[in-house]
Amino acid sequence: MSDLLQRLRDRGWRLTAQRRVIAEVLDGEHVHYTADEVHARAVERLPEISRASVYNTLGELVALGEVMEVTTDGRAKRYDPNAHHPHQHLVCSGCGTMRDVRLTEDPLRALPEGERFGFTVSEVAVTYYGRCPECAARS
Amino acid sequence: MSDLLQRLRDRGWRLTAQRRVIAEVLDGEHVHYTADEVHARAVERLPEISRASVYNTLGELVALGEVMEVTTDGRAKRYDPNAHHPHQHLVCSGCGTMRDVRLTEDPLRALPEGERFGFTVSEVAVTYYGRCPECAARS
DNA sequence: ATCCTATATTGGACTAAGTCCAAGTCAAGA
DNA sequence: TCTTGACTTGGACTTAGTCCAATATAGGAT
Repeated sequence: MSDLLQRLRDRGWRLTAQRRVIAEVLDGEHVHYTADEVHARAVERLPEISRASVYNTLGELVALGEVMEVTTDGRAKRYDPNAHHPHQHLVCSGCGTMRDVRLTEDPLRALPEGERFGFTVSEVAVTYYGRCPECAARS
Repeated sequence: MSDLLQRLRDRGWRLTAQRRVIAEVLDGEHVHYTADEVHARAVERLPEISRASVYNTLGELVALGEVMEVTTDGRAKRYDPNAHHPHQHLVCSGCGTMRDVRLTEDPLRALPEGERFGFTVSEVAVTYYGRCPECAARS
């Protein structure tokens, strides 16, 4: 985590209180927050931090490849700090909660040569949808 | 196309001018329009049609499984009328071309019980990324 | 053919997510 | 400690979409 801050400083980032707090919020989470959720958690540590700064900083982290931006269903984007390890996502269609999952098979194998149309396929994103225990209980 | 209208009538749909025009717009072209694009084209044939009706009708068509809702990078949703059988997408990371592909395995099987975290998983979206022949040749 | 009513449509107000900007603040190099 | 350009801020603005009460109408009943 301070690895992250170090990498950013090495790239010429000015290290402000706001940026440090946002990096702390993102650190080590296996559930992915929306920008507003990041803001809500950042406010607990730095009450005057603005939404604009959260958007700015998240955008910069994405541009630097430190954080992955994930969009589902036209809901709010979510920010995945685990950008350096390939993984898939599980999303609750009730509340939008998102978490990382690992698969037993390489999904690239499910796309046969005859369905590749000459593409050189290099990546695959898999997103599972369902209801989380809380939303399943509520309905 | 009149197949579509017939299927809808069989399911108890009341066939209004608005719904007919929206179905015609979706049937016409092979691109995937946003709701606003559908509305713009519908207005050419039925000037007084409202945005609300377009949203309502598209939502109903999606719920009935006649149209597939596709989200791209957090922008407006797009509506894919060619959703007769569930399919996946292959996207060129160079030019953005998107085409439909079919898989040999059910990707739901690749998610083990221990990675479901109590969710009742019902659906999965798979998107492959690569370079199409044209972009591969160009780079 | 006309009536009836559940269903569909409408405009406009409202919400959610995010962008943009001018003015003020501050990290860190000199 | 000074300076300055990068950073932050609140608020106005935009885009995409939802919600609602009032109104209109498709299509079965008579």
